[in-house]
Amino acid sequence: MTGAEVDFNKIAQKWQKKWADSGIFKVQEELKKKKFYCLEMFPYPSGSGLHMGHVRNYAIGDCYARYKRMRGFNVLYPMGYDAFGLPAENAAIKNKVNPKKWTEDNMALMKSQQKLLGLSYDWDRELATCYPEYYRWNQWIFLKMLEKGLAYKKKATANWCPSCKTVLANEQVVDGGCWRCHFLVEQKELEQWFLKITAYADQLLDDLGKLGNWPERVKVMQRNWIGKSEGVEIFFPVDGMKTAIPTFTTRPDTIFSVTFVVLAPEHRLVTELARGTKQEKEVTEFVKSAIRESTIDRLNEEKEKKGVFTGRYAINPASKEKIPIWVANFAVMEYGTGAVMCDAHDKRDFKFAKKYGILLKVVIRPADRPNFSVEQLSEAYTNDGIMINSGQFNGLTNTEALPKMADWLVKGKNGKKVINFKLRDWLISRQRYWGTPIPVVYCKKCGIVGVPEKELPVELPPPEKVKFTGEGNPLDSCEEFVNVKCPKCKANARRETDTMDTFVDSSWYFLRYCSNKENTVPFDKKAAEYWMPVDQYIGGIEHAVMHLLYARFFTKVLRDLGLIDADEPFNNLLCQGMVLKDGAVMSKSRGNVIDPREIITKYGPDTAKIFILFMAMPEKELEWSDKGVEGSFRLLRKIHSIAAKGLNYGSSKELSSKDKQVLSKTHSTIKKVTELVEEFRLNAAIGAVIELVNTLSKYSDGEINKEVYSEAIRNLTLLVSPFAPHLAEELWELQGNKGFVSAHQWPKFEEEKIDKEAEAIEQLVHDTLSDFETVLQLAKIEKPKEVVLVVAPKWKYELVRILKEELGKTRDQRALINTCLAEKDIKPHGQEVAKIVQMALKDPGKLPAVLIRKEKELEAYTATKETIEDDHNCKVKVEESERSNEQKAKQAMPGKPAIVVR
RNA sequence: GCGGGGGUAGCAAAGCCCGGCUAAAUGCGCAAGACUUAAGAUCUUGUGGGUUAGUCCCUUCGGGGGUUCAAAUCCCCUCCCCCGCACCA
Repeated sequence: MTGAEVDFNKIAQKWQKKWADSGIFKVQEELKKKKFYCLEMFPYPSGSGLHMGHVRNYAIGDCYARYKRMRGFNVLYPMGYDAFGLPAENAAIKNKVNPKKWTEDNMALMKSQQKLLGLSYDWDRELATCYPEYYRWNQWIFLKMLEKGLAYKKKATANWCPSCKTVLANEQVVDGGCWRCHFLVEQKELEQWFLKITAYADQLLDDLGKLGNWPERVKVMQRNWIGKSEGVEIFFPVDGMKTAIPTFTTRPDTIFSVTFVVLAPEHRLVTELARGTKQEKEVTEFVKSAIRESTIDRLNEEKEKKGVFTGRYAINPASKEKIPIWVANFAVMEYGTGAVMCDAHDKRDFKFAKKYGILLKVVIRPADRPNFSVEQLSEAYTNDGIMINSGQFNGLTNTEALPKMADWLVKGKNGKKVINFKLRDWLISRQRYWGTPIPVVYCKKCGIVGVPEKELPVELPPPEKVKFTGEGNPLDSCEEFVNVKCPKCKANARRETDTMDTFVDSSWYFLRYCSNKENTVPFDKKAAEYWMPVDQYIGGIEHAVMHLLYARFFTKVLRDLGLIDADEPFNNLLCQGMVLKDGAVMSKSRGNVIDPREIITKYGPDTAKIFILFMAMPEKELEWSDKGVEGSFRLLRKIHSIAAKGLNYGSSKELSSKDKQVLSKTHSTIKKVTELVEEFRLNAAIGAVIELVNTLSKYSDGEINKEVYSEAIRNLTLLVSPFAPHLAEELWELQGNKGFVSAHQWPKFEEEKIDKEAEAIEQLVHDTLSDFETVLQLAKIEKPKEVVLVVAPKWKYELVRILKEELGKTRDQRALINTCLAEKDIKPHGQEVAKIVQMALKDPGKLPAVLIRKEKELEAYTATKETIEDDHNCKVKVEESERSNEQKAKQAMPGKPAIVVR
């Protein structure tokens, strides 16, 4: 490279300062302007600062926010910190540091790195969830929910992580382990606070359909998590007892097949049923071991299905048969009623029955097998079919029978229709210090009393006053926090010492950004109405269920409280892919971590962003490549050199075809990049920019038209701006522009300057039309034996077809043309053909004969002997002799394509 | 098992929705050339196979079949990979 090296970091610093000083990324609600809310999932300020995943997240968000800004949107693009959480507290215990200080240091570190990247955030809207200004509104919302009965306390078996020493929500148990530390989760009977997310189960499910552009898999995951299934609860009276066992089924059509009932080991009826039977001891033993194993075995792939007979029988309400009641480990208490009706049309039931020699009975047969019985089966028949052995329902298909049988069961008071969800209420109590205190007080007289609104926030006591022993709930150790007066009766009372799950913090932070200084309500309604919903949310797939489901839930609750209008918080969601190195996720233990700081220091922030955006589609995994980073760096240097060269370069004169081509490329690139960015195909967008850069690079080596070149680089600068904003600003300034390119309007492509190629094709088609007419005339006069088109083989076929239609009215001629077709093995190709056909259909009298686009190809075709040149300069040859070989025909002749008529 | 997403040149990655400008963007790698004392950097060209002075031909988008004048692109079957959920009754 000639000239001095460009110092990209210096450029970056210069513009970051200018941006900050001018405040161009600050926004206010402007009703006249169309808003765009671009949001990235806010980070947890961990000790190690930003990792590549963050950088990718922000690179995507920043690029899109900048693009939208240039498109004239009023863009809200904020950043904040999810600052409560365990690592701070663990660090506090381990290193005797103040969790607040620890968190603040990390936030400062993170922020400095974000600043280094030159992200276009409105930093005035920054927030951190660990400050009372923020978490008091967690408490406020909690109290509202308490009032509405959406927050409640109950004793329940909860997931307990022995490592984190706290309970976990169901969503936070991943593969039987804690979502943070992967420690095996235990079950503990505890009194805990819950949020009634189940009250919104239906809405959360239905409204998935209302969402804009969300990845399908995220919607599916949520759908599965909510797990709605409609079915019937069928009651099985216990023989000889006054009780009945309710079972849940989605397949009431199999009721006549039910030959046994299975209870979960935890089912409350188990002991009662077994009492006094011969099997009592065996049952007790089994239940004990099953419960002990259940937690551990949850991880086992193929757990053996085990069970014991309780010694009791139930009555099948349909067949009135006496059927045995079993206890088995495959029935889970958490789902349905904890009791399962079992039959021959379920794989698992079938296997279990075979193992223990329980009678089976089929009620559905395949349509083509009239003599169907259990004896023929080695595994369950689970397909649809025709009902048998089912009384009045025999002969129907099972799909027809299902609703009828459900109604019949309900009518006979043997069952009721129910809708079952897998979704459980959200357990938010955490036995930890570094979180939002749950704002309630326990009074001996008044019971659970919410802290009055005016006393909010319930502030965390400073850590010096709390003992971090690693055992028990830390806040319990702080007497002055715990001992309070009852807000109602003023008697001595105790404060709740559990804190809230940090997912509460992140369930509404996007609303707080709308008015982060507000101190009378969680957020200003007007502001929220203006900005919400988030137009584009960007973050990792790991939050597919937890955060994204909770945030949706909160939004609906806040809506019902009349605080906002939006039903859904995030209209469009993009889940960016992971950043990999050597095929694996970057992690300290693998030792394959690349620190973003290294890259930024070495190449500058623009290179880091361009690389990360260019290497893969945003939602796909990105394999880190040092060479690729070099490539991105080279690109920026190249852009700098060609754009810097453009100043007062070249001369003004009439446009040559080369100039026109460059102009066309410029505008088609604007068009392409715009479309690609709109669709988030940022990698392809950069590819298109590179194409233009390559074109301009070549162009700049030759004769240059000043206007064309400056128009090109001006647009290039604008196009590059969302991807490499610092460089773009620098170039913009070099080109003598006032103001920021970041604030400039996105370029508009000028259609008339594009598609010169296509225009040329149009012209050719036009010209050829008349040529072909001549050929047709000629062909009629000469009555040729064969018509041979010497054209690019790509297009022969279609032309032959047209000729066939026009000339081949008689059998002979058609035969001739067919021969030609077969022998030449013609393969038509190209959109032009389509155009020709369309024209031919529109105006059959004007059939174009030949279409050749490339000049080279035009030269290739020649007529040999008596060349007839018509008015339109079309070479047409009439040949009596043997078919000339193609070589002959291909002798040099510049000009129009030739048509040989024999 | 259920559900979701994939399989494109040495590698990565576009193209597929909306079939034809596609032997397939772009980057990396590789090769040749220019510049240089040299290296690096930079630039140019090439990079499925075979051929020509210019060119043209053949074969390719996991495998098989179909639709069409025309398929990486649409339809059907099949193989393989990844990811979620999973004793869900």
